[in-house]
Amino acid sequence: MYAKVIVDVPAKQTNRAFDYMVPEAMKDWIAVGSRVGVPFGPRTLQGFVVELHEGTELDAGKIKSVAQTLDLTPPLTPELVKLGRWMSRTYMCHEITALQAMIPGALKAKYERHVCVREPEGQQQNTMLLPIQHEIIQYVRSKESVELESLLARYASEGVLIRQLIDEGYLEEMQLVKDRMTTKKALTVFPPESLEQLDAWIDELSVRAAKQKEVLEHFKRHPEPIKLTELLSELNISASTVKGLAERGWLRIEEVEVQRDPYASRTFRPTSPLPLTPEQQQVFGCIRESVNARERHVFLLQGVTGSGKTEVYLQSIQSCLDLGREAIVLVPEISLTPQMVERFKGRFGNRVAVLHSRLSHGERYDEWRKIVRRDVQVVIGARSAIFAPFTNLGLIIIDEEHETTYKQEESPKYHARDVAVARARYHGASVVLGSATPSLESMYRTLPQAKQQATVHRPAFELLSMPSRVEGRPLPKVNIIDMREELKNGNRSMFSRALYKAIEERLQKKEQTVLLLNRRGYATFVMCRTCGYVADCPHCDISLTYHQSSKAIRCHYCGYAERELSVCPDCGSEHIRHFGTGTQRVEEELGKLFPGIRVIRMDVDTTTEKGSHEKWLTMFRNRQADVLLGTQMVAKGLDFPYVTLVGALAADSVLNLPDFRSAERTFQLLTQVAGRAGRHQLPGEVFVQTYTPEHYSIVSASRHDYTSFMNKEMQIRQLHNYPPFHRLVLITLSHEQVPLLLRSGEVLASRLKELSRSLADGGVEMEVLGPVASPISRIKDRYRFQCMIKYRGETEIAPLLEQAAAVLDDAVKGQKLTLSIDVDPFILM
DNA sequence: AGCACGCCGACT
DNA sequence: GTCGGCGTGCTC
Repeated sequence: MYAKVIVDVPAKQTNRAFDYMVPEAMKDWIAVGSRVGVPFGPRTLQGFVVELHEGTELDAGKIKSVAQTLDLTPPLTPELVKLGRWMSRTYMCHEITALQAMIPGALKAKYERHVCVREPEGQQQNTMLLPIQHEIIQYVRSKESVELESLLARYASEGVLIRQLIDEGYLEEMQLVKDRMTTKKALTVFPPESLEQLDAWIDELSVRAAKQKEVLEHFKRHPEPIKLTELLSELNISASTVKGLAERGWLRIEEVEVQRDPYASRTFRPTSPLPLTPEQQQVFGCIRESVNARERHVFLLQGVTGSGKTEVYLQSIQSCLDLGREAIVLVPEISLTPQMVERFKGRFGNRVAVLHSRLSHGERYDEWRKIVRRDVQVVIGARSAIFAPFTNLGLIIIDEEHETTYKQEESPKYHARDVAVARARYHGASVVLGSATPSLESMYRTLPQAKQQATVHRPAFELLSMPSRVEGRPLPKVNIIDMREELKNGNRSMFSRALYKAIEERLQKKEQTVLLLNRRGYATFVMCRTCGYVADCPHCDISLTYHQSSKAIRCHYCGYAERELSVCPDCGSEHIRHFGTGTQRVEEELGKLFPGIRVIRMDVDTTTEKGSHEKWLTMFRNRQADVLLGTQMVAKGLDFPYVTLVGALAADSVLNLPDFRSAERTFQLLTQVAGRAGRHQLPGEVFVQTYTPEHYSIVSASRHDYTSFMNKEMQIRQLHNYPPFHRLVLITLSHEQVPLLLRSGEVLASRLKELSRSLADGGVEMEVLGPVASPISRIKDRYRFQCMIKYRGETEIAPLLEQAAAVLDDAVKGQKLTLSIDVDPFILM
């Protein structure tokens, strides 16, 4: 048997399968999706089996054998292997990169070099060796095999001599592929088969063996296996006590794989399905029918904030599980809060695995193992949970589908929404995209014009809507405050008079306030107020950001760091300070305006620590603070009963970003944050402070009017050939030298333009823009230029990109140019 | 990505 | 005449 293997070398030339012979003994352990160690050139690499065949076209002399199998069960399914191929074509990435993205980081290969002693045929050459070399050989022989690293560490100064031993054949070098992380094992104590014997043994023990008796008594009360450490602490005994019993053969101590269950210590109150409103019922009915009939619908569920989308998700998942099928739920990382997890755990108990980035490598791996071992049928997680290795998917839900976090910014630059649709197609599963403010891309696909252009790869979406809040609660009233008027009236503070009064009122009534300060970006930069000096990264065209925890300023592109500045390096002034989120300033001002006010500030400075996010939100929920002040992160999915006031302090800060999606983002952010108010018994009120009160994104958000916003925004996008009417591909070139980059950029663009002209003859509309310097024109000492391709949305993208890629390879060949392709980019830098 | 093979300048 | 520069090409 022969295996086609994709090896762990993300390079153009190795971006294809290599054939290996499968040794007879491994046949039963290798399947499509298996991870294997294979010899590749001079070394051993990790790879994935993507095909199995009886024969091969390759010369027998050329073929090598698989060296290792790395898992008992393949980490990937044949479907995921196929998906990897699809991703590599769709997003122009190496196939190995796509496959690696599907498994937890714990399984990333670790390459270890081992040495063992090779017994020489004759002893005569040994006389040539130094005493230390004999010692080394003895050491290795005593250990059978030693990791090269540790050997080199042990004999730190004899590196050359060790090398010589290997070169002359005294020691043999082997390469092994290992997991970065293995399953966690714990010593576990097992009671005897028959518990009746316990009494007899207790009598048999000497009176002095009180502790041992206690152990046996414990198993009389709790006859289930228990972790040794737990037993020890529970009975306050030492390990030797238990070992003594094990030596008599009365108890067994074994290593057992334990799950690092991050939620093990918590109990979840089971919840039962809530009665649905007619609106919810209708939507639920559609989804259930589709799952039942394997109709592969993609539903776009537009439900206003507080319309009860989550309950619809829960019941849809339940009916999917009832059919014996599995479900994936994606939520933005930031809203994967304990409350959210609680809701799913409460409903589905231990049938749910939770995957998010706050888990340690090991915890994440164990959650993922639950899926592989079929212990769970539901996965809730952030973007990468879309790759959960289920084999019988019935339903994929993407909550807050408009969120940009679903787009991965590193290679593979996939969008979880597209991957969801591709996986659902394979499984005959349904997809539900939920949002109060659907992305224009998704909404477009529900429109009649897009439906006509739909293909199997880009199906039309079906719109479901839930326009009212549960229990008929009204949406909060939104007041737009024109900050230009405030200024004219001499109010130079960051609080308008109306907002000031509203906060004052909330303090009196003991209700809570959420304040949003969505400053441009989220970084704090460092500037001298005397001369205007800004601390920049010496390697990147970007300002350094201040990190309160480490008292350092660093570049978040290359990691360059220097100590916090106390004087300006340019002019020597001491008036140097950290600008940026400005939340600190708002906090200070709140303290001045409302003495005694309790403020929780959530921004990069206060939430970097693990679990801090959770801590602040719990405090706020327990009404230990009057105001929750933060950046975007306070806008998402939070649900607090006593919040009756929401203020957006600088509504247009996102609007002014040079990005065609800035109006959409502004609308979404304002709508989301407004939705935080008055979700329970108390009615809510929202204040939006802005310098552009007439802008349609702000006006529409204030009226909770998605439709008029969308209509206006669609017009603008169509006018400028932007998504969703056209699709974009961003190509970024980088090189250390500008002149060469400029020349290559020109060549690239002209070749692309040629291509677009030839495609135009075939009726494909494609426009090439650039080359221009990237907005961030240098990263890690490499300059960056970019080209943008715009093409009609209905054009099938993969073959077109393949042609473009061929052109690019040609144009770029031989130079140390790096080329990055981003399909459907979100960040245009 | 590594690593070997291979073809042209400054040294014994 | 050789040592070594890193350009080109291969890895089943």
